[in-house]
Amino acid sequence: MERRSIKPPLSPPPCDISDDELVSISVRDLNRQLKLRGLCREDIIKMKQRRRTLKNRGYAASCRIKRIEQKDELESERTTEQVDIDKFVSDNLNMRAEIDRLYQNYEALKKFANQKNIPLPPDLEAL
Amino acid sequence: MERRSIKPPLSPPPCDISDDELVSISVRDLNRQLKLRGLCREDIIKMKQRRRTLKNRGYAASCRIKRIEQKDELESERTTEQVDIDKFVSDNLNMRAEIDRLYQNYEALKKFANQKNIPLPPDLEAL
DNA sequence: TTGATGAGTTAGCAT
DNA sequence: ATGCTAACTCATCAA
Repeated sequence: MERRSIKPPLSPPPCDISDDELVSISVRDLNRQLKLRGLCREDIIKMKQRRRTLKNRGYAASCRIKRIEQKDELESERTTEQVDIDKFVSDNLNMRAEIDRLYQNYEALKKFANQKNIPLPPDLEAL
Repeated sequence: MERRSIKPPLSPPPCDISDDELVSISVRDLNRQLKLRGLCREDIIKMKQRRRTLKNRGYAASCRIKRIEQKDELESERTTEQVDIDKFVSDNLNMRAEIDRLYQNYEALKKFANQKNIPLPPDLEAL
Protein backbone atom coordinates (compact mmCIF):
# COMPACT_ATOMS: atom_id res chain seq x y z
CA MET A 1 0.00 0.00 0.00
CA GLU A 2 2.69 2.38 0.91
CA ARG A 3 4.87 3.00 -2.02
CA ARG A 4 7.61 5.02 -0.42
CA SER A 5 8.32 4.77 3.26
CA ILE A 6 7.88 8.48 3.66
CA LYS A 7 9.83 10.36 1.05
CA PRO A 8 12.27 8.44 -1.23
CA PRO A 9 11.54 9.78 -4.69
CA LEU A 10 13.24 13.07 -5.08
CA SER A 11 16.49 13.96 -6.70
CA PRO A 12 19.40 13.39 -4.31
CA PRO A 13 20.36 16.47 -2.37
CA PRO A 14 22.99 18.56 -4.13
CA CYS A 15 24.41 19.10 -0.67
CA ASP A 16 24.07 17.49 2.74
CA ILE A 17 20.93 19.15 4.08
CA SER A 18 18.41 16.47 5.03
CA ASP A 19 14.78 16.63 3.97
CA ASP A 20 13.66 17.18 7.53
CA GLU A 21 16.02 20.06 7.99
CA LEU A 22 15.17 21.52 4.64
CA VAL A 23 11.43 21.70 5.26
CA SER A 24 11.69 23.05 8.76
CA ILE A 25 14.40 25.63 8.31
CA SER A 26 13.29 29.23 7.71
CA VAL A 27 13.83 30.88 4.36
CA ARG A 28 16.20 33.26 6.00
CA ASP A 29 18.36 30.55 7.52
CA LEU A 30 18.22 28.55 4.32
CA ASN A 31 19.60 31.46 2.34
CA ARG A 32 22.34 31.89 4.88
CA GLN A 33 23.28 28.20 4.68
CA LEU A 34 23.29 28.24 0.91
CA LYS A 35 25.52 31.31 0.77
CA LEU A 36 27.76 29.81 3.45
CA ARG A 37 28.26 26.65 1.45
CA GLY A 38 28.85 28.66 -1.67
CA LEU A 39 26.38 26.88 -3.94
CA CYS A 40 25.97 28.00 -7.52
CA ARG A 41 22.79 29.67 -8.69
CA GLU A 42 21.52 26.47 -10.29
CA ASP A 43 21.88 24.47 -7.11
CA ILE A 44 20.21 27.20 -5.12
CA ILE A 45 17.20 27.07 -7.41
CA LYS A 46 17.13 23.28 -7.20
CA MET A 47 17.29 23.47 -3.41
CA LYS A 48 14.41 25.92 -3.26
CA GLN A 49 12.39 23.68 -5.52
CA ARG A 50 13.17 20.64 -3.41
CA ARG A 51 12.01 22.55 -0.36
CA ARG A 52 8.77 23.51 -2.05
CA THR A 53 8.14 19.92 -3.12
CA LEU A 54 8.79 18.62 0.37
CA LYS A 55 6.37 21.18 1.75
CA ASN A 56 3.79 20.13 -0.82
CA ARG A 57 4.23 16.53 0.23
CA GLY A 58 3.24 17.54 3.71
CA TYR A 59 0.31 19.61 2.53
CA ALA A 60 -0.98 16.70 0.49
CA ALA A 61 -0.79 14.47 3.54
CA SER A 62 -2.70 16.97 5.70
CA CYS A 63 -5.27 17.32 2.99
CA ARG A 64 -5.86 13.57 2.93
CA ILE A 65 -6.06 13.36 6.70
CA LYS A 66 -8.49 16.23 6.83
CA ARG A 67 -10.73 14.52 4.31
CA ILE A 68 -10.77 11.34 6.34
CA GLU A 69 -11.51 13.19 9.55
CA GLN A 70 -14.40 15.07 8.00
CA LYS A 71 -15.86 11.83 6.72
CA ASP A 72 -15.49 10.19 10.14
CA GLU A 73 -17.14 13.18 11.73
CA LEU A 74 -20.08 13.04 9.36
CA GLU A 75 -20.48 9.35 10.04
CA SER A 76 -20.43 9.74 13.80
CA GLU A 77 -22.93 12.59 13.62
CA ARG A 78 -25.13 10.35 11.57
CA THR A 79 -24.86 7.61 14.17
CA THR A 80 -25.71 10.01 16.95
CA GLU A 81 -28.76 11.23 15.08
CA GLN A 82 -29.86 7.68 14.47
CA VAL A 83 -29.70 6.99 18.20
CA ASP A 84 -31.70 10.15 18.89
CA ILE A 85 -34.31 9.13 16.37
CA ASP A 86 -34.68 5.70 17.98
CA LYS A 87 -35.21 7.39 21.32
CA PHE A 88 -37.84 9.68 19.86
CA VAL A 89 -39.67 6.78 18.28
CA SER A 90 -39.76 5.00 21.61
CA ASP A 91 -40.87 8.15 23.46
CA ASN A 92 -43.59 8.69 20.94
CA LEU A 93 -44.94 5.21 21.42
CA ASN A 94 -44.98 5.66 25.18
CA MET A 95 -46.75 8.98 24.94
CA ARG A 96 -49.31 7.64 22.53
CA ALA A 97 -50.05 4.85 25.00
CA GLU A 98 -50.29 7.39 27.79
CA ILE A 99 -52.70 9.52 25.80
CA ASP A 100 -54.79 6.50 25.06
CA ARG A 101 -54.87 5.47 28.70
CA LEU A 102 -55.89 8.91 29.89
CA TYR A 103 -58.53 9.16 27.22
CA GLN A 104 -60.00 5.78 28.18
CA ASN A 105 -60.12 6.80 31.83
CA TYR A 106 -61.80 10.04 30.99
CA GLU A 107 -64.40 8.31 28.87
CA ALA A 108 -65.01 5.76 31.60
CA LEU A 109 -65.71 8.54 34.05
CA LYS A 110 -68.16 10.16 31.69
CA LYS A 111 -69.88 6.86 31.09
CA PHE A 112 -70.09 6.32 34.84
CA ALA A 113 -71.70 9.73 35.27
CA ASN A 114 -74.13 8.97 32.50
CA GLN A 115 -75.19 5.69 34.09
CA LYS A 116 -75.76 7.42 37.41
CA ASN A 117 -77.61 10.25 35.71
CA ILE A 118 -75.19 12.79 37.04
CA PRO A 119 -75.11 15.91 34.86
CA LEU A 120 -71.62 17.19 34.21
CA PRO A 121 -70.76 20.87 33.99
CA PRO A 122 -70.33 21.81 30.30
CA ASP A 123 -66.60 22.55 30.61
CA LEU A 124 -66.02 18.95 31.70
CA GLU A 125 -67.90 17.49 28.77
CA ALA A 126 -65.15 18.39 26.36
CA LEU A 127 -63.25 15.59 24.78
CA MET B 1 -8.52 24.44 -10.28
CA GLU B 2 -8.36 22.17 -13.23
CA ARG B 3 -4.82 21.80 -14.28
CA ARG B 4 -5.20 19.82 -17.47
CA SER B 5 -8.35 20.02 -19.49
CA ILE B 6 -8.75 16.30 -19.32
CA LYS B 7 -5.52 14.54 -20.19
CA PRO B 8 -2.62 16.55 -21.68
CA PRO B 9 0.50 15.40 -19.87
CA LEU B 10 1.79 12.24 -21.37
CA SER B 11 4.58 11.60 -23.80
CA PRO B 12 3.49 12.22 -27.39
CA PRO B 13 2.17 9.13 -29.09
CA PRO B 14 4.89 7.19 -30.94
CA CYS B 15 2.27 6.64 -33.62
CA ASP B 16 -1.08 8.12 -34.57
CA ILE B 17 -3.43 6.30 -32.23
CA SER B 18 -5.33 8.85 -30.13
CA ASP B 19 -5.68 8.55 -26.38
CA ASP B 20 -9.39 7.88 -26.70
CA GLU B 21 -8.84 5.09 -29.17
CA LEU B 22 -6.01 3.64 -27.17
CA VAL B 23 -7.96 3.30 -23.93
CA SER B 24 -11.08 1.92 -25.52
CA ILE B 25 -9.56 -0.57 -27.95
CA SER B 26 -9.29 -4.17 -26.79
CA VAL B 27 -5.92 -5.73 -26.08
CA ARG B 28 -6.47 -8.05 -29.00
CA ASP B 29 -7.17 -5.27 -31.47
CA LEU B 30 -4.34 -3.22 -30.10
CA ASN B 31 -1.89 -6.03 -30.73
CA ARG B 32 -3.20 -6.39 -34.26
CA GLN B 33 -2.81 -2.66 -34.92
CA LEU B 34 0.70 -2.63 -33.54
CA LYS B 35 1.77 -5.58 -35.65
CA LEU B 36 0.04 -4.05 -38.66
CA ARG B 37 1.97 -0.82 -38.27
CA GLY B 38 5.17 -2.74 -37.77
CA LEU B 39 6.30 -1.03 -34.57
CA CYS B 40 9.50 -2.13 -32.91
CA ARG B 41 9.45 -3.91 -29.57
CA GLU B 42 10.34 -0.74 -27.68
CA ASP B 43 7.48 1.23 -29.13
CA ILE B 44 5.09 -1.59 -28.42
CA ILE B 45 6.10 -1.58 -24.77
CA LYS B 46 5.75 2.19 -24.64
CA MET B 47 2.33 1.95 -26.21
CA LYS B 48 1.18 -0.63 -23.69
CA GLN B 49 2.45 1.55 -20.88
CA ARG B 50 0.69 4.59 -22.30
CA ARG B 51 -2.50 2.57 -22.42
CA ARG B 52 -2.13 1.51 -18.80
CA THR B 53 -1.45 5.08 -17.73
CA LEU B 54 -4.49 6.37 -19.57
CA LYS B 55 -6.59 3.69 -17.92
CA ASN B 56 -5.19 4.66 -14.54
CA ARG B 57 -6.10 8.27 -15.22
CA GLY B 58 -9.67 7.16 -15.65
CA TYR B 59 -9.62 5.01 -12.53
CA ALA B 60 -8.30 7.91 -10.52
CA ALA B 61 -11.11 10.10 -11.80
CA SER B 62 -13.77 7.52 -10.87
CA CYS B 63 -12.20 7.18 -7.49
CA ARG B 64 -12.43 10.91 -6.91
CA ILE B 65 -16.03 11.07 -8.10
CA LYS B 66 -16.99 8.14 -5.93
CA ARG B 67 -15.51 9.84 -2.89
CA ILE B 68 -17.47 13.00 -3.58
CA GLU B 69 -20.69 11.10 -4.14
CA GLN B 70 -20.30 9.19 -0.90
CA LYS B 71 -19.73 12.41 0.96
CA ASP B 72 -22.78 14.03 -0.65
CA GLU B 73 -24.85 11.01 0.24
CA LEU B 74 -23.76 11.14 3.86
CA GLU B 75 -24.59 14.82 4.00
CA SER B 76 -28.04 14.42 2.53
CA GLU B 77 -28.80 11.55 4.88
CA ARG B 78 -27.75 13.80 7.70
CA THR B 79 -30.07 16.54 6.49
CA THR B 80 -32.97 14.12 6.21
CA GLU B 81 -32.37 12.87 9.71
CA GLN B 82 -32.23 16.41 11.00
CA VAL B 83 -35.63 17.13 9.44
CA ASP B 84 -37.02 13.95 11.01
CA ILE B 85 -35.68 14.96 14.38
CA ASP B 86 -37.29 18.38 14.14
CA LYS B 87 -40.59 16.70 13.36
CA PHE B 88 -40.23 14.39 16.33
CA VAL B 89 -39.47 17.29 18.62
CA SER B 90 -42.58 19.08 17.47
CA ASP B 91 -44.71 15.94 17.78
CA ASN B 92 -43.39 15.35 21.24
CA LEU B 93 -44.34 18.84 22.34
CA ASN B 94 -47.84 18.39 20.98
CA MET B 95 -48.29 15.08 22.69
CA ARG B 96 -47.02 16.40 25.96
CA ALA B 97 -49.60 19.17 25.74
CA GLU B 98 -52.29 16.63 24.92
CA ILE B 99 -51.33 14.48 27.88
CA ASP B 100 -51.43 17.49 30.13
CA ARG B 101 -54.84 18.52 28.85
CA LEU B 102 -56.30 15.04 29.31
CA TYR B 103 -54.79 14.77 32.76
CA GLN B 104 -56.28 18.12 33.81
CA ASN B 105 -59.69 17.09 32.55
CA TYR B 106 -59.51 13.83 34.39
CA GLU B 107 -58.50 15.55 37.61
CA ALA B 108 -61.30 18.08 37.20
CA LEU B 109 -63.81 15.28 36.91
CA LYS B 110 -62.51 13.64 40.05
CA LYS B 111 -62.62 16.92 41.88
CA PHE B 112 -66.18 17.44 40.73
CA ALA B 113 -67.12 14.00 42.02
CA ASN B 114 -65.45 14.76 45.27
CA GLN B 115 -67.36 18.02 45.69
CA LYS B 116 -70.64 16.24 45.00
CA ASN B 117 -69.70 13.43 47.35
CA ILE B 118 -69.99 10.89 44.61
CA PRO B 119 -67.90 7.81 45.32
CA LEU B 120 -65.99 6.56 42.30
CA PRO B 121 -65.43 2.88 41.54
CA PRO B 122 -61.83 1.97 42.46
CA ASP B 123 -60.77 1.29 38.88
CA LEU B 124 -61.62 4.87 37.99
CA GLU B 125 -59.59 6.31 40.82
CA ALA B 126 -56.34 5.48 39.14
CA LEU B 127 -54.19 8.34 38.07
C1' DT C 1 -5.38 -7.68 -17.25
C1' DT C 2 -8.36 -4.64 -14.96
C1' DG C 3 -9.91 -1.69 -11.35
C1' DA C 4 -9.22 0.71 -6.98
C1' DT C 5 -6.68 3.38 -3.82
C1' DG C 6 -2.68 5.53 -0.91
C1' DA C 7 1.15 8.40 -1.45
C1' DG C 8 3.71 11.69 -3.99
C1' DT C 9 4.20 15.39 -7.69
C1' DT C 10 2.54 19.42 -10.01
C1' DA C 11 -0.47 23.36 -11.43
C1' DG C 12 -3.03 26.96 -9.98
C1' DC C 13 -5.76 29.55 -6.65
C1' DA C 14 -5.97 32.27 -2.41
C1' DT C 15 -3.93 34.43 1.47
C1' DA D 1 6.17 32.35 0.64
C1' DT D 2 2.73 29.30 2.33
C1' DG D 3 -1.16 26.27 2.38
C1' DC D 4 -4.72 23.81 0.00
C1' DT D 5 -6.76 20.98 -3.42
C1' DA D 6 -7.80 18.85 -8.19
C1' DA D 7 -5.77 16.08 -11.46
C1' DC D 8 -2.21 13.06 -12.61
C1' DT D 9 1.37 9.24 -12.15
C1' DC D 10 2.99 5.29 -9.95
C1' DA D 11 3.17 1.25 -6.80
C1' DT D 12 0.58 -2.20 -5.01
C1' DC D 13 -3.22 -5.02 -3.82
C1' DA D 14 -7.43 -7.76 -5.08
C1' DA D 15 -10.20 -10.09 -8.29
